[in-house]
Amino acid sequence: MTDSLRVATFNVNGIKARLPRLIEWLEETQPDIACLQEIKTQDEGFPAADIAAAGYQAIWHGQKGFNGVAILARGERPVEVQRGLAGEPEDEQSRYLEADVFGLRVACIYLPNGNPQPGPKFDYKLRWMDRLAARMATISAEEVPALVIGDYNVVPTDRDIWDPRALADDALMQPESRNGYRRLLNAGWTDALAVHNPRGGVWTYWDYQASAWPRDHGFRIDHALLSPELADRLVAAGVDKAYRGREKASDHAPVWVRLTR
DNA sequence: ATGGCTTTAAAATAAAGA
Repeated sequence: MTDSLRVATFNVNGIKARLPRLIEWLEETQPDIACLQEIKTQDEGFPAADIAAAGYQAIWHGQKGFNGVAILARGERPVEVQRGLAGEPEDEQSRYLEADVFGLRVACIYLPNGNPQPGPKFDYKLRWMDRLAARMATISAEEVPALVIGDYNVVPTDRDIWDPRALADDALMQPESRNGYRRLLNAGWTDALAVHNPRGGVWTYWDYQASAWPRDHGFRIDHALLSPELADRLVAAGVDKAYRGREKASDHAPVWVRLTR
């Protein structure tokens, strides 16, 4: 038991293909809580035994082939609060999982990509952001120490990408996407990584294509948002960038925050 | 670049990603 908590998010891009990378990241960085996205497996395919062997208990919300989220905790089982977001009963995509663990409310999110835009996928993204905002307002009203952490699929500002022109037409950069993100900040949530890097220039994703990683052509789309009750406990935030350069890496690097207990 | 990789699903291509 240390005097601080490390909470991290990692879009693994397929938990089966990424299992060795995931396990070594857990063992090397020892987050107290780890939220995963794009596990890309049905519930029965989740490698719970391997994760338990690394010291973590988990809950997960899987789906065949794509999407899928999980919450892992070191030596403690997350207590599930909610899976999925209200407001669209026909939505069967596994993108939201919420739990109580280590005295925190933790929501693990995989916000829709939204490409191509305009189009139905972009419309779904914007509706999903509305539904997320509604849930976050409810959590805020509970006045609990909370964080909503994961892959938001939004580049918040032009300082959060190596070249804004490169993705100008992308769903991640559109004013509607950015407005949806800014609305969460305006409601009182704190972007932990931005607080510790006010000038930007910090990336969490590098495309597999076009030598994006060796050229450091990245952008920031994985975020940790802290409720007012938790923001004062923020000690540090960062990116485990080196993991992007390992063999068979995900195209995302993990993002972490350190909080006082 | 309506796709330069990569993963999944599933048996050859196709969808999805960002």
